[in-house]
Amino acid sequence: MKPALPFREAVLAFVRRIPKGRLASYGQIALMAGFPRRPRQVGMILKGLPENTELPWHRVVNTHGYVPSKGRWWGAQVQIARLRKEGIEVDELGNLDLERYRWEGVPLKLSRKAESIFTSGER
DNA sequence: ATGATGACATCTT
DNA sequence: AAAGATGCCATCA
Repeated sequence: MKPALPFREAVLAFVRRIPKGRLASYGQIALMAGFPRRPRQVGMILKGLPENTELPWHRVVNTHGYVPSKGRWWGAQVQIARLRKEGIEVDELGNLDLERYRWEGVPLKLSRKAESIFTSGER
């Protein structure tokens, strides 16, 4: 069996912190977890979550403001339903108003230039 | 080890 | 604004 990596733990911890009725992007989560270049891995972690998880994974969308793959993904409909349950308006394609519901207090996204600052540890 | 894949993001047309 | 191409990197075959 593989040991639980800190990356995974950090991601899960942040996802759990997303306030109800708010949204965060994959890139945002990866960034806050300390890995600005790994939004896709965030998705992989969420994919591996158990069905009965307490984590609000449905509050994680992409920066374009819609549910991943516009509903082509097998669980997109589930995610959309759960978002609506929290009072977030979402259409059948998974489109939503990210600016309206985004998680307050954290940057929405990061430019490449700003990323280099993060990775190099300089300022 | 190499190549393909993916619940993404950013850049260029 | 919308669509295609490129970049990233862990997981899988």
